[in-house]
Amino acid sequence: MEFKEAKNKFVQTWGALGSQWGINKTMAQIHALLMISNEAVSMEDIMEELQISRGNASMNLRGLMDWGIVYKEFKAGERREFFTAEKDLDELAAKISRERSKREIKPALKILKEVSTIEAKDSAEEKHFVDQTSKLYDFVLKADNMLDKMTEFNENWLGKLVIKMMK
Amino acid sequence: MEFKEAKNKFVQTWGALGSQWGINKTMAQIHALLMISNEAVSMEDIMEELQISRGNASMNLRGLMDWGIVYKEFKAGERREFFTAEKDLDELAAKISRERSKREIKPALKILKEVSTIEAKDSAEEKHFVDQTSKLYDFVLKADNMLDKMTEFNENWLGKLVIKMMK
DNA sequence: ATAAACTTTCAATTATTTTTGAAAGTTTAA
DNA sequence: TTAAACTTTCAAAAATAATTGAAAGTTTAT
Repeated sequence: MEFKEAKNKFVQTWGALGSQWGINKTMAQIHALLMISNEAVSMEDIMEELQISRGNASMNLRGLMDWGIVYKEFKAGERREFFTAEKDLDELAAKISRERSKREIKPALKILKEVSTIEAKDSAEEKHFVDQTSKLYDFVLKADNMLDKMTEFNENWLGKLVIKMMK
Repeated sequence: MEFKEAKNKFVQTWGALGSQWGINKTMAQIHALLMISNEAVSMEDIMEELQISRGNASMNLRGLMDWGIVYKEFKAGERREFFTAEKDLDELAAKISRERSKREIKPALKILKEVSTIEAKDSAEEKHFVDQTSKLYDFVLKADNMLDKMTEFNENWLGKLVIKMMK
């Protein structure tokens, strides 16, 4: 396989993976492109490489910057903007998990708490509902905390040790 | 908040959460409904409760069964089929993570391996590509293994201990 | 073997999401 | 201040995904 083919394959794959995980395809493709690029890339080049419109590129770059995983970069003597991706993978994972927690998990937890604390009358149905949603609340909270701590986990010796043990 | 409202809110919330995580909305709603139901539910009732068509119900139930998180149940003297959800949350999480690994992560890993092992000529660009995709391969592999082991993790004393320490 | 009771399939329709592209906005240089 | 070089916005169009419903398929009872 030659470089160009490999590059394309990678961008496509990362794009598909992204869309399965709640990030849209183009956004993930732009990210892929930036990840494997050894220098900052202009919007023009992104449009060209992925064959997408200016508006599309602009919106998705903005999206990636909102996620905190792509940065603008300015080059001396150049008017236009260049973009780079976060390339440290631990940092990338940490940012993604923080953001998803904030956007998706925290709001869901709030509602789980609400619905799990209704006054359960005496019907078995209602009791089961409260029981199950309470368990779910605890579980999601636990999972969210785990993700939260995963970062530190990757950076300290205990984490490293436990990871080794888990392999 | 009364029961009916809470129930509805839960189903909607779980549905939205599902669609953010790659499972379609109706599928997640059916799952939600079954989760909080203290007895097996017929297709008829699911259609009625969620206001969806027979075909939709049928296809999404099949999907949930493919994921291994919903089961058919037969009642003595009843011709029609009833459905129940996996209610043990650790088991549910384990099944979901196994299935996602199989469907999404493993295929992506395969491609990452392919593209990261091309013959990198001497250009800095190609070197960077190989370097970055190799790192990505290692990272995704590690993450996948962690998910894989998370289950056992939840079931043994060391896991329980570490989880406590992480809180 | 037939019919009733039920489920599955899938082409057509509908809903949702993404993309485009041109107009409006912004920044910089002169 | 003006104009060139660039980016952002957003309504309309296109692409994609989900849903419907009726016909085909199954299973069970008689």
